[in-house]
Amino acid sequence: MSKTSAGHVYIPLSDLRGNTVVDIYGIVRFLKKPYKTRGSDYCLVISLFDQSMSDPDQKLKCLLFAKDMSRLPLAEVGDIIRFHRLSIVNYAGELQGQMKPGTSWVIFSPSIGGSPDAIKASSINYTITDEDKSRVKNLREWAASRNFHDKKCSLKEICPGLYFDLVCQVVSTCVIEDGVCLLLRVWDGTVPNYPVRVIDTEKEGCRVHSLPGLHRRAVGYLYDVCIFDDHFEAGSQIKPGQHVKLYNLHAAEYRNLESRSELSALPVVELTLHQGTSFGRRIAILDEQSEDAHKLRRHLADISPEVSSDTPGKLSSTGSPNMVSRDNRTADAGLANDAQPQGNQVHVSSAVDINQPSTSGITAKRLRTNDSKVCNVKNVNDSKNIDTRNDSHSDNSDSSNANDEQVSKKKQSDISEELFSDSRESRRNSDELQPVKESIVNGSKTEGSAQSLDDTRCMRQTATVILNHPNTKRTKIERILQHMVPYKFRVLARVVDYHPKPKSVQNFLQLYCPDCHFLCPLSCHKLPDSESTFERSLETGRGLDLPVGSTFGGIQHYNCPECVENSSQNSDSLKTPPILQYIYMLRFLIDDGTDWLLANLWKNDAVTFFRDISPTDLLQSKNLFQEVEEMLAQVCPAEGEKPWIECCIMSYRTAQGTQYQIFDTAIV
DNA sequence: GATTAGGGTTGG
Repeated sequence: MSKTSAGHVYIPLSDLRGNTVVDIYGIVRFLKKPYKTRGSDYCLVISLFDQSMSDPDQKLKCLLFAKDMSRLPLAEVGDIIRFHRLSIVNYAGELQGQMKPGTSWVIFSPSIGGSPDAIKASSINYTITDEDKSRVKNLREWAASRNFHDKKCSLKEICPGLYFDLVCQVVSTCVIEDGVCLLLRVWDGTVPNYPVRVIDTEKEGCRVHSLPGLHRRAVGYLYDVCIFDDHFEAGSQIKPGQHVKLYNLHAAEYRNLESRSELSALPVVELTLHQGTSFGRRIAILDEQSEDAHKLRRHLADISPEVSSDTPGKLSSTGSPNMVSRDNRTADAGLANDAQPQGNQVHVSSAVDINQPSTSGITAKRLRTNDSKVCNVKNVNDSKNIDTRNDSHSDNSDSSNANDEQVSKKKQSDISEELFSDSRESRRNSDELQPVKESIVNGSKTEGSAQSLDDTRCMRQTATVILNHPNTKRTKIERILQHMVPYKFRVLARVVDYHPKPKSVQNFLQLYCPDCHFLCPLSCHKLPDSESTFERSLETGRGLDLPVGSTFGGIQHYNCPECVENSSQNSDSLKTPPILQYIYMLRFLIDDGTDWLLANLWKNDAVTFFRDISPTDLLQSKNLFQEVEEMLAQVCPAEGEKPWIECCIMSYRTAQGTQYQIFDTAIV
């Protein structure tokens, strides 16, 4: 029954602050069933979200204690819950909701058109105003309109490190280790961008169960999934031919083989359903009438029509319009029990050759794809040290093409000053950036037949080329900024500015410790913030204020002062401290007319970029330093129109937020 | 009255 407003002000969950007591509404995203603590209470852990949370991973965790379980809000995922007088505290860097004496709660069902009344409440006396009803209605409709928990991904979309849900058909099964590891050989009718580890099922003791007819249909699309531990039992129930959904499958980067012998080689992924059930990890056998099963069946029938089991599949004919490059080095070879069609044409198209070694019974495959989605990366932690914000700012004189770009000097100067501040918000909100964007858009419009950045048919001369990834479509920066992280993209853009300018080798190169990631400019004479560790290490310094390790090739090398200090503290002084590496470390402001981003370029990626001229080359040859200088001027001339560049960009997260890094790109 | 516990991937 509606009552008058009780005067509560409900705070959006993203506006909450620590050490406050608030009234809130939220939708239950997660709930750990209540359990008896070792203290006197029951504990319920619950996570809430609402419309104010744009990031799908955002939530308010609530830790709720009560002497009596019935006093806890025993909701279900999806339910709407209202708290009055919930305490918000900081815990481990996050906000946490806690019940205190006086806290009350009310639970509503999530069903649209359902009763506006509560289904549970902490007290018999509660008030639901018209405003509350309207709020519940809005939340119900909002939640129904968005599929929050869907992490569904097809195989063509996977990238190393991704956790995703896979809807697929099981073609074969094989127990690898009883009770521990089960192999499911599956297909979803798509082909990954990455080579996928293949499990050897030819070895003794492997009994593969398969449907030969289905297997023939799926050849070229088959991928191996390993199901471990907790999920072995559920996996064992699966019969070949069944449609399943694997929740929280991990496209783990497979590291035990040297698949990246070249900079441009792609990482191999292995598809693994790890032990445990966190993040909803599980296997579900799909109801054949379910929407997921219907959709999958339709797609599989499109790409590889069902045929009677003794008729070779249509896919054996090459040149089919739907033909995908096939590679039956893959699962086929391993399926001793399956009759293999002979003569299915196998080839790897212009895709990347990953130089796969076949070791430990493992091969990897790489198939063609037309998909624009590329990949993400996992091991880019090194990059956390890319931060040139302490460096001197770029010089306005480098932006003297202001007139050409219809940008005033002042505006260019603002950009330069902000170039190494990562404050995207401040820049995005800056009206002064607009003319720059506009000028670039105009620039592209005046470029002969180039009507659009997406017009890949246009023969556009770029100042850089990318190495590899021929089948990857370009992504606009606007989209990159909105995309999940980490990920990799191919971009066509212009370099608006970069830093540092190669005024001297000293200001251009950095010293980097591969062990502890200590980093300092070559020109530095003091460590930042007068670190005492460094001050003490100066005693042995010569030339630069860093301890000299050795001199070879006519180049001074320095031991890492951080590691020297740490080893002396840990009485580990017998260990030779690592030698600092000379590295490039640059940052580019690139803009493609849709938006801009700051892209880091360093270490091997930078050597590739500068056509294999290494940092130490610059120390030894003035000509090579000049060559690098000229290359940069080519990519971002101080005067005149900036050329287009094409580059690979990977995004990754650091404590400072999302960063971007250039890789597999070289100046022409 | 304080305490309890503080969600949670990455081996294969």
